[in-house]
Amino acid sequence: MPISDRKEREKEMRRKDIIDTAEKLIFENGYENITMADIAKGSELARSTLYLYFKNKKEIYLSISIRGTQILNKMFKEYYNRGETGLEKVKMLMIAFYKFYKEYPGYYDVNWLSYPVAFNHDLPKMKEVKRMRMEGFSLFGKALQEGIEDRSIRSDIDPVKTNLVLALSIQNVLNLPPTMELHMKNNNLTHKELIDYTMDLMLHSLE
Amino acid sequence: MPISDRKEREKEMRRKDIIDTAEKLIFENGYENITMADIAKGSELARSTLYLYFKNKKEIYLSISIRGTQILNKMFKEYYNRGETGLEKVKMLMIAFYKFYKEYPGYYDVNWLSYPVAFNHDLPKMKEVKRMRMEGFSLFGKALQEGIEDRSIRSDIDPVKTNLVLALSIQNVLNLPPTMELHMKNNNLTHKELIDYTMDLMLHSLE
Amino acid sequence: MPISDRKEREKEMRRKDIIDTAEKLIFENGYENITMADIAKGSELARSTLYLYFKNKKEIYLSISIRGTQILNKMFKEYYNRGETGLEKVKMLMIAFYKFYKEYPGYYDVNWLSYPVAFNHDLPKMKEVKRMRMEGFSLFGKALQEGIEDRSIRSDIDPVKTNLVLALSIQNVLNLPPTMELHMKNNNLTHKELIDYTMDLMLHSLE
Amino acid sequence: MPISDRKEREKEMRRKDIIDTAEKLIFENGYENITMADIAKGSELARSTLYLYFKNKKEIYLSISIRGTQILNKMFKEYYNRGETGLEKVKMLMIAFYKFYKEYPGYYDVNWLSYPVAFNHDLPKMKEVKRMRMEGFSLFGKALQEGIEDRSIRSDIDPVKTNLVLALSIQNVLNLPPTMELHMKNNNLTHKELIDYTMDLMLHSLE
DNA sequence: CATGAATGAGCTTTCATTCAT
DNA sequence: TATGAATGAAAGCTCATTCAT
Repeated sequence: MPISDRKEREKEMRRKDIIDTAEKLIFENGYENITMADIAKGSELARSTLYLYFKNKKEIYLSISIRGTQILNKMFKEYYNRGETGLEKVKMLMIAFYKFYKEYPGYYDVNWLSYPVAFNHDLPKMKEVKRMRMEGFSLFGKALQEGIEDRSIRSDIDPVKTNLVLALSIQNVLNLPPTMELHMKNNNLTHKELIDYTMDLMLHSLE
Repeated sequence: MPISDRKEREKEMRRKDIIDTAEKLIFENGYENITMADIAKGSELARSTLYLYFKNKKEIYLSISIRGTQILNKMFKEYYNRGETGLEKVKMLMIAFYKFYKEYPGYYDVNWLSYPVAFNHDLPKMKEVKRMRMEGFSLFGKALQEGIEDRSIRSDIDPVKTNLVLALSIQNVLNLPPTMELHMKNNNLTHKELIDYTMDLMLHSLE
Repeated sequence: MPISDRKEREKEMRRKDIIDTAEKLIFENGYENITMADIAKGSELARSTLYLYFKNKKEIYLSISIRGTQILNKMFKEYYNRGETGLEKVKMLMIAFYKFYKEYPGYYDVNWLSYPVAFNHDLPKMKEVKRMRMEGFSLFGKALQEGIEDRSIRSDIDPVKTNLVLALSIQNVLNLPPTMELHMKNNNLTHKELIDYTMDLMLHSLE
Repeated sequence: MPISDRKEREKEMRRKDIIDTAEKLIFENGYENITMADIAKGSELARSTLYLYFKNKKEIYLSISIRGTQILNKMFKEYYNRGETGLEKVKMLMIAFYKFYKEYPGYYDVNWLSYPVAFNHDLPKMKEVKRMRMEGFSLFGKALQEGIEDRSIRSDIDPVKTNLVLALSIQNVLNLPPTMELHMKNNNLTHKELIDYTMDLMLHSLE
């Protein structure tokens, strides 16, 4: 193994350290409320050193977003394989999303907010993020297709549209706008109930 | 009419001027990309004068958000009354939302983004915004209730949950995350098609 | 007197304060060895405030240089008028320069070093500095002309060339390069002796 | 020949390479406008490697200055020997200086500016530079002495003072401050004319 | 010896917000 | 009320120099 590989690995590890630190701080305080100085301090580096690894603060943020998306995509794949029929696969994908939301709430928020933060700033990483997310969500479409073929799902649905509607629904029922959250609470409804209800609704409409 | 009233009116007008300016700028460039200096310049006031009318930049933003919500709520009410049966009212509410999205895209975005911008900053206005939005969205619940009573809607649905799911679905299909938008384009699907599909899906599930 | 005048005056005074501080610090420590933070601290202002008054550090430096040049030019004019004949005027100008060097050594150095510091940075102020210095030195030419006319100076000299040679000589004998200084000391010669010698030489060559 | 000698030679060659590169860059862009990174790149070394050969940036600069001084001194010696009488030797020395200025303008500037750059930084090299320059300039004194003895030069001049004045004059007429240059141009005078005039003036005053 | 990585000092700029009048 | 001036926090960047391997 040539030296350059070790160097490369070390560099990668340092990047990882920085993201680790930034992640922790952002999960706790939010992107707007932490500074590059905080990240530098947390990762025991000089402020200027951060700029050797990342173009700017937004790029650090996007790196966290990429991580989250990678985790989510991995869970999608894993759960996808757990389902036998197409319909089951759809259900599993929903469950995977829910698990991601519960187990990695920080990443969930970052994914959600990365658009306002990093959008319109032509960072190459933004493209990467979009591509990865699409890759993950397209599993819904694949499952629908399989479901139609194995007859676990109605054949008269449009897989493309349904893919979008499914993904949207689950994404949005997880990430409730505060108004909705308030409405929910006012009616003594738990978030879990609402999520289950939505999943059921979706699944029923496919059978 | 006491002087203080005139003063109050004048103050209100000045506030309006400022919001008008900020609105224009924000619709064109986005909240993050305009500065208090821009707003000041546009409204021909000094930067510091803005603070006589608004606590801070976020409050200006929220004021725009309130405007948008008022417009939306007005449209909701109007369309609500156009429907005869409960089901029709639900449909009309959806259409109202769509019209708002088409006719006031600026307000739509502001409403959508006001949470990340102004959340967690205990501005009294934030509460006001939440209350107003809930008021608007609760019309869905009212329509559902009526629909159950007049038998245009299945009686076995949970009006509270369904209210939430309906509102969420329509809200989110309008405001597609960029990933979804990309997915849509990749599959030669127009936004309008997706919106119609979602509306149909929702309405069918109620009959 | 309109308000804007008072404002203008106050602004000018603040500029003056900053230059005062910077001047003191630079005279004591040299341009390279002081920071904008030092100047800010010394003038009891925030670092960012300095940039409201000056484009950058170099511009502050040039402002000091302008001051020095103004003082020098004033002394030139004053001493010029003390001489009766053209020859005396030339002598007085030399003495003025020497006095400036003795009484304002800080300014003398700044004037001298302002070229390497601020040159090639197209600050409008640099042009101003050059113009002012030329104005001052051209008094030598005027005195020579007068001297030729009143016969205190040989008529066969070229006033333009001589102007330059005179100004150069006096300027450079004051601001000895370290090598020369060393040479001087090695030969038990004082700076004053060398200066007087040069002045005499110049004056004799004019008679 | 021991190994350490070869090592030493190689090290010396590497030093030479670095100075070559730095010289080229500095002649083109000026000391302030080039970076250690530029020099490193030009000499195909790492930035940090430069510090194995030179204490710091100033030392590189001084090394160039030494080179220039060596060339100048060599020219001084050569031209000194071309003159028969003392007066001729003085003239030749002036011509040597002028030739140096014309043929090695880069070195000329470096010599001139090396004081503000490297002064007050107790680099041993600075001493060396001073010593070498004094050595060169003292030839003027030697020539004057000879001239007095061979009667080509007036016997009533002070050789020490005159040495200084001569060296200063010629040095400064070559390296005109920008103000003087401007003054010259405004009066349609060429630099060459001014130089010749100064040389004549000096030589006449010695006869 | 050579290097890549890191450092730290400092300049510059932006901007929301506050202060003094 | 209105304002110009000032502030302070932070990002971003440059660069000479040092460190660890």
